[in-house]
Amino acid sequence: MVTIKNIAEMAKVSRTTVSRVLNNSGYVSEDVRKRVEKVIEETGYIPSHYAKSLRTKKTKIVGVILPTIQTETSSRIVTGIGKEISQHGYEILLANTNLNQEKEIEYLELLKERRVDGIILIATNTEPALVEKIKEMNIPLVMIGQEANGIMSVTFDDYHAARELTRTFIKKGHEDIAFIGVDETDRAVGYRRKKGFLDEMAAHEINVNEEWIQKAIFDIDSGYDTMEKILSKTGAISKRSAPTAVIAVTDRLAIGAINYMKKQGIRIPEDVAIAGFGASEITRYLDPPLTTVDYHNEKAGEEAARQLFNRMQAQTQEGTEKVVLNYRLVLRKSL
Amino acid sequence: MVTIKNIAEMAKVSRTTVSRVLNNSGYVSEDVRKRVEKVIEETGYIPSHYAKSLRTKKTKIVGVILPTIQTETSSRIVTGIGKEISQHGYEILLANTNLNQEKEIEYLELLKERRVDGIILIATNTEPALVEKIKEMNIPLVMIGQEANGIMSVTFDDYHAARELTRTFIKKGHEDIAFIGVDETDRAVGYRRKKGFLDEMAAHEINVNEEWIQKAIFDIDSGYDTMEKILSKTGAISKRSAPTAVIAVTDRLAIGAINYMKKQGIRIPEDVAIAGFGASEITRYLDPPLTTVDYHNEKAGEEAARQLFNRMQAQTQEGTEKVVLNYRLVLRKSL
DNA sequence: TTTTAATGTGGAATCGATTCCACATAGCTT
DNA sequence: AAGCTATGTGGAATCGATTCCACATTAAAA
Repeated sequence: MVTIKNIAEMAKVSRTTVSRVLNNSGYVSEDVRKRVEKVIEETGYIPSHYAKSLRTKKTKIVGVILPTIQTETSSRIVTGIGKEISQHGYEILLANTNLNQEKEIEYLELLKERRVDGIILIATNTEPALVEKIKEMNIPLVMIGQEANGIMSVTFDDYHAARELTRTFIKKGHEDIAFIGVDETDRAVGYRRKKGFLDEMAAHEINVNEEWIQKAIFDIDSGYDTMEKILSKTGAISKRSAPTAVIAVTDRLAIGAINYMKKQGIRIPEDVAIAGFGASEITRYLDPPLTTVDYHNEKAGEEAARQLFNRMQAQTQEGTEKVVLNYRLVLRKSL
Repeated sequence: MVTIKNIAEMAKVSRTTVSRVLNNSGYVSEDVRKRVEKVIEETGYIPSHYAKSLRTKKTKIVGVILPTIQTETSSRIVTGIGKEISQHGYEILLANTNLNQEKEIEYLELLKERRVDGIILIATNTEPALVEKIKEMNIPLVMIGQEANGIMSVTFDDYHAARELTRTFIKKGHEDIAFIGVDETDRAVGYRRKKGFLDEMAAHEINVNEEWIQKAIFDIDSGYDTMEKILSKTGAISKRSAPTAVIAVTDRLAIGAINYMKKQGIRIPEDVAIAGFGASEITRYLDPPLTTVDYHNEKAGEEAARQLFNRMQAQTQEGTEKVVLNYRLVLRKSL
């Protein structure tokens, strides 16, 4: 591999001068510049970025830790991050935990070893061990999707989205609303969306049937199973024996639920209305099209990258910006 | 940031010795090892990977160039690559072209600048300029999804998959089959899948209606529009005025086509049978579930990584392994 | 007891860039 | 003519690791 030294010798100048033409800095006469450029051209020389990093202490790499890339949310966020950082000559080093929570901490260390200039963490939890680790890392880091004390974050307004969505159901006359949630260790998806739902119901003084509030895991089949479970609970509390509406905390859960209901001959939205969260592409094309909440994931990625750059440039590491992105209700025929 | 020099001083040994305990190489007495480890522990020292790279000439990074990460195909492949390479202590540097073909070449240079040990290219085309560039790069590279002379590749057996799928339609009694393809500069998806279809039709001596062979772009709406176009061509050649079956080269195109047909009151599969390619998750849950071709994308990513490692270890850069992965027909109710 | 081998440690060069200085030359001001 | 300033170039240190080699010491073999 040809190095700056080779170029210097071939062009009969010093490495200093080659570096100058490379970086367009300092004084270089037109003659010399031409000569050096010619040699670079001929040899196809490409300077080593990490040798440069060693000197400049900047890798121009942002580490991205994510639970899986196989969801639209993640891939949109990554796209957003990529768009923003590539404008600054940065690249993404990918750290995919494949839903293995312990790996989050492992990858933090690994990214430190790689000396990334900053980290964006698409978070699924806010376990104390993780939060602790982040704080002692001393590398600019922005968390997406979850928030924690003393950590910069870009989050979605899950609480208000859930409230507004619930309100919309209520306005359409629904009172017997079932809820398919997920584990509350996921503060954003599990806890806040549920709290939004419950608070809005309470604000309208509507009793909720506890048996219709179920917990699923993050996949379509689980939505199917959970819907079956809900419909098996004949309404001991409610006057009706079945809900007239269902809110699922993700689109996939909603899709699973719809599938179960269709199989049972339940019509949507005539018999049961339903909505999800996430605005995944397919929701537009379902039959009926699914009402959902769009979180502008790509923007979230961009915004996180912007926040990260702010922090990276800041002399101080103090202060923790937290931005909460707004959402958009996408009302479709399923409601 | 604490360096190996600091550790050496604090532990009152040389950098050489610290390096030895770090890499578990050479002789180090138990006393000294303990002392050094203690200092490392106390300071939280993490060696700089790129300083190491400078010396060892190995970055332990694989660059992945892809057209978009927002398809299941890409994200599955990336997952597969990640699984395989992380076992060897490698990481992924992501280069997302966002469907901008020119950026493929740009990114090749950028990855060279980053001195990645190898590159995996999820390819959409085999333009001469690209192929040329790859060859002059002199970095181990494996292409996924497309193949070209002199370049290592992992491809899907698009041709035979298309033939077998077509055969299945024919066996079910279909002769008037429409085909929704894409541009043939995409050799794999555009050209081979179409050729497989045509050859199988020819093998059964079935005439194809040229007007029912249409070209779309890669999204759901395009599938919708193209289906509309096909159905607007009343059969001047065929004895029927409409096809009894449709093969779409991607699941998304199939979904779009289904949506159009449903809107027209066409029943699937009673009036028109349909199939796609890709086995995207949602196809299982569509109504009716969609017949499709599963290409084991994650395995493809793993295999590409394995091929890449073989090449990276090989002393020679000669020979170009090409592996063709097999496929699996997923027969569902839409056919 | 002398050789030889195994064990243990450090000095210094090296990887490929950047950057601080020192120094040289030329053209302008006073 | 002397002093400045702008321009142009290179030497050498530096970034943080690895690794070759030299050199001790100790233990085992002859």
